[in-house]
Amino acid sequence: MKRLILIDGSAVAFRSYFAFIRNPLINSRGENTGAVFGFVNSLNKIITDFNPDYITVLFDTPKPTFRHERYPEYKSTRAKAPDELVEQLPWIERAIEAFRITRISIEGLEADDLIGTLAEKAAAEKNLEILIFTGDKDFYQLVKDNIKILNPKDYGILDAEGVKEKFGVYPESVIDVLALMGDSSDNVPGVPGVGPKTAVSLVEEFGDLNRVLKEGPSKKKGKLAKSLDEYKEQAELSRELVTIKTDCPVELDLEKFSLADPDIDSLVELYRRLEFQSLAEKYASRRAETLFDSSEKQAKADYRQVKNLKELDSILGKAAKIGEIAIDTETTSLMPLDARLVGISFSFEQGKAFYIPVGHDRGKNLPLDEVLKRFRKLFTSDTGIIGQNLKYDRQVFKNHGIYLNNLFFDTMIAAYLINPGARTYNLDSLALDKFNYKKMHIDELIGSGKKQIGFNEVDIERATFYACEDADFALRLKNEFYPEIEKLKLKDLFFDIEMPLVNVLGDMEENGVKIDAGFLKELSIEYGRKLKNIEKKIFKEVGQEFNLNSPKQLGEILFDKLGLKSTRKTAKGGARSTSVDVLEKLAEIHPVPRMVLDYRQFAKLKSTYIDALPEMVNESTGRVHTSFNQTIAATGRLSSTDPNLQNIPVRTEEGKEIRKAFIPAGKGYKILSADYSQIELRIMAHIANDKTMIESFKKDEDIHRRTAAEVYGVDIKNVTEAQRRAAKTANFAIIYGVSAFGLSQQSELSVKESKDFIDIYFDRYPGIKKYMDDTIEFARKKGYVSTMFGRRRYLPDINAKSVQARQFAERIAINTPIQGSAADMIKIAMINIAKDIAGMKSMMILQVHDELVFDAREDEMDRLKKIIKKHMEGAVKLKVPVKVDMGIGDNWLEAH
DNA sequence: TACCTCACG
DNA sequence: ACGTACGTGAGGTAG
Repeated sequence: MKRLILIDGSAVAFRSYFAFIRNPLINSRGENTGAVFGFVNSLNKIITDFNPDYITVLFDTPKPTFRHERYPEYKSTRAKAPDELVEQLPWIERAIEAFRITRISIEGLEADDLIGTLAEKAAAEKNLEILIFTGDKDFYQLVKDNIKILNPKDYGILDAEGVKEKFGVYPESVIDVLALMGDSSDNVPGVPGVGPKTAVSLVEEFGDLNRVLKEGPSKKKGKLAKSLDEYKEQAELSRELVTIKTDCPVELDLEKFSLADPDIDSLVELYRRLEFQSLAEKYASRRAETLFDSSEKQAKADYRQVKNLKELDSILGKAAKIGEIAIDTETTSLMPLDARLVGISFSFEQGKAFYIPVGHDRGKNLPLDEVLKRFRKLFTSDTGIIGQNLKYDRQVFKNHGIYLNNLFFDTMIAAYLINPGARTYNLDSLALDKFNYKKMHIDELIGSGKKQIGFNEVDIERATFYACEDADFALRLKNEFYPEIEKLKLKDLFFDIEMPLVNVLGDMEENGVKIDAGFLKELSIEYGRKLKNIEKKIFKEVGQEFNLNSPKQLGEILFDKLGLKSTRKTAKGGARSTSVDVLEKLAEIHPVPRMVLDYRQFAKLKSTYIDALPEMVNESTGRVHTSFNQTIAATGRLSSTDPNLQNIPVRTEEGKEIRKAFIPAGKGYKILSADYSQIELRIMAHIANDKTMIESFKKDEDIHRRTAAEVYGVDIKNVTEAQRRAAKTANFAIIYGVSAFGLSQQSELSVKESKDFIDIYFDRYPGIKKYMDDTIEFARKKGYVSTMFGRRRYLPDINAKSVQARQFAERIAINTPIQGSAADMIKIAMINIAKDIAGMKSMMILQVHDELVFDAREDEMDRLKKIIKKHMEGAVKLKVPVKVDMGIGDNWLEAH
């Protein structure tokens, strides 16, 4: 017995859309995708669970049908399909096409009638079972021996007995029952006062509709009898409307309906476009051979272990001739400072890669010294090195005394520049994304969690495949990304800024920073005591103990027990917020919130910094080595992790104490801090080309004071402190993409005052206003914004329907060129400084967005200061002067 | 793991 | 009517 499945496509689309109405599925471009997602999932389930031999999808068309002609009110009560659904229909069409499923719709005919016709025609065939995928009870009328309903709700199959059980009558009586009861969703009138129960009992009693209408009025009593008499014609009309046609001009072409293998490429392309990652992954191949097209010579990937030094010499000789080589290192640790080589893989021809085991516990390793000797030669030649996250491999080789100076192409950074908004840039995701290739996962080799083993414990053979894949795909990705980098005009940014920066950041991480652990220990005791005291006071005041670190419990105490009024909900969970601004307000009327604020401050400082930092000191260097991440921030900024040294406290007296723990390397050293003054405002003045702001910077005025003078219309000498404060906040607000509400929240101004302030601000700085309008306009047209150095950021929501989403995108559009250009600028400075201090003992150790921190030798101080000033101020020529402040001290606090 | 809160520029 | 400043990372609780 073969099986044909007929799908009511319009109904499935509707169902899928409404399934996501509460939690819409929206991709990064702001597109609603729930209906498509639901639709393809339904198709997948139908195909895998019900294994049809033939399948087709039928759709309604918007044109009126014979039912409308017969009865103009037909379906007139139905709301028109929401735009969000209509927009998805073309995608659903494409999905069906990719599934290689025939899709049928005929103007003037409903999907119901097409299905009815095909079902009846198919029912005449021998050995064919027909399943109709629909939730519409109208179709029950079609059910017979070999026609059944497949219910989308539970994927149950309904036969004639099932119809009887569910609907009360057998299929042959379904039309009569429907005619009597009507259908409110299609606006089929039926007989007033007759619902499903009465309709079924009438048909059971009299046999069919004709007899119900003929005998009902006399045999039944009261209202019902009257209704049956009065609405006889309406019932007969309803019968016509609910009867599914089985004689439409549509051909049953089983050959066309034969289930085919889906067009995987199109399907995956569609899934990727709509961002259905899990669906896309299902089809990802595991086999490298699928990547070769027929023109390539080899049949499959050639991943080989290098067996001896002679072989290595000959292979590396080839690499040297080609001039570019992709490499990857396998090591004993993810921490670069502790990592020792276990193996090296490399590739200089797509699909071909080699692995050199040097530190495996079992099997035949090549002698490390001899291998390194050969790589030292290669790496100090001008052979360009390609790899994924080269900062790491560079460090590993450095641990073995080899310096990788010609870092040519980091695939992770390239991917980041091409789209800085992506979630991750790990090699596995990139391979999946670009080649639809599922790499071997590291867990398959070393396990995960408690059972994890070191890479040195892995069998060489399995390690070979894994490591070669990495090198191979680094090379493939480079070939993929290089033209894209060129096309997007990112070459200079990539080759002149980001790639050279890898070396600088690598050195900074290796340098690390010295921490005075003893000092922090004392501070921990002191702050711990303070915490205990505050805690005791709070518990006494409240009359009970609770966990002060739990916002939930704190909320209950403040708002329920103490009866304070909740003013704001939290962002996601909708709980009552207990954040600083809420507690600040409450502190005006109750003593406890102030104590909580104090507690919070000390608790944060203690747990995040005072107690955590000493734990991060590396045993062998005695210093703290952060990671500077180059591919995280969408604006181009760096980020710092493990530990984050870019958010060390400085704004409060209690917090500042912590900076005293950041100390120079030793005797003869000082901490030197150099930071850009108002760099973002200067860049904004430059980009916006605003005359007034540029003039002010040229005169070296206090820019906030100047802003206050302009807005309040007073002489700069007469600006009050309050006026300056307001102006300062406003200047930041502008950089962030101003809103009157936002400014009022942040400042002492009311919303109205904020609005006025902003209006006058734009009036006084017309260039700034124009910059904002132009930038948003540019983003709307192009879909992205860029920095002074061409770094791009895409803004999928810039034309979104949702006001909230769109306005957010607009603020990003305004902020990113400013924040991003500042990031570009300090990166340039870092590269140039690093070059000039290369031979010196002083070290660059930290970057905090607009500040560079150095471990500075006192005997190099003058020279160092000159180098820093020259390169920071001279990194980029702006229409305003660039100003750098420098300070020196025995710790980071003093250096400010 | 998600959420809340808060540290920095 | 609605939610509201840009960019990050980390520690704590609670499920």
